[in-house]
Amino acid sequence: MPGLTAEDDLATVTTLRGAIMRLGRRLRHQRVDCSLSSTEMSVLATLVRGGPATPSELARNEHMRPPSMTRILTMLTDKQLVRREPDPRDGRQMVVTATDTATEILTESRRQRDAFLAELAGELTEQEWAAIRAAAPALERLAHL
Amino acid sequence: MPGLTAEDDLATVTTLRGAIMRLGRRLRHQRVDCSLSSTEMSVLATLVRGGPATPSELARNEHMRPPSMTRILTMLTDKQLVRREPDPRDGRQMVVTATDTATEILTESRRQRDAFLAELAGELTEQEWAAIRAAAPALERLAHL
DNA sequence: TATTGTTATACTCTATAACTATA
DNA sequence: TATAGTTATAGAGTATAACAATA
Repeated sequence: MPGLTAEDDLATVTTLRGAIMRLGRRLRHQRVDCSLSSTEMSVLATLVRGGPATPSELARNEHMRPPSMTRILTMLTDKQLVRREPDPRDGRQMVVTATDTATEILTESRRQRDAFLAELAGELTEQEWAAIRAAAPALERLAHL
Repeated sequence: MPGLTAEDDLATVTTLRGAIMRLGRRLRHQRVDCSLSSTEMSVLATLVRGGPATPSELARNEHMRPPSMTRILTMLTDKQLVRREPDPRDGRQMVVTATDTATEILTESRRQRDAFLAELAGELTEQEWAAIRAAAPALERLAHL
């Protein structure tokens, strides 16, 4: 679909952008545990989803500088949410791993956001929800392009 | 639609949340003018969309404390993006208004985000885009519930 | 006395520069 | 010498507490 120039399509794009940004902001504010900063949560999510990683990789992923990531990892280590171990293959590197506690917190966080969204969705009509359900796979693919 | 307990619906909610948060994050990073902070942009957007407002109203809207908003407004005033004038009705209050320059910046910012989203959408199939187009009004309503 | 906005001050998060250890 | 990680220090952004002006 390499066009998207029709008046109608452009209007859809604008509507979609507005809805996504507003919903995204509201979901972001649904914090499960306010003792963790937004970046700390994001780092944990990366580790839980993608498995162990080095501090440099995590810094790149968060668009942060290595020293800032060091500080984040120190705090997460103190809270027993990650482990830092030396890489046996390369003595310069460290390997960061999420603990079971971190996984549980992430799961709970997702659950809470789902509950918030489900409560909103409960206010929609059958037809509206059916349209969203039909579009969900396409939205997921759009997000990962 | 006061149910939303079916297995199928819960899966849709999870998919939808993931897609929205990911797309929201990517759209947020599409910055038009890096000389304005995220909060400054948000305040301008509120003023341009909703018209003049008092500092307290803006602080509540951004989930910020009044002193922090004072600082934001001072910087925006210095940059000639807002005007602060005393409320003729209540001598304690101020009325903050966005300037034409601010409106232009916001318009350009939206245009750029729309272009980014349209480029992504161009990679979808006809069927996928049709599904999203059909769901757009429902998503908009969901975002404003 | 309550409310609006501001000033003064402190804390959190991130960046840059400099240092240590390993490749 | 180049790279990974850390330490030291500085700069944004926001919060709390205290204050001035008006209702």
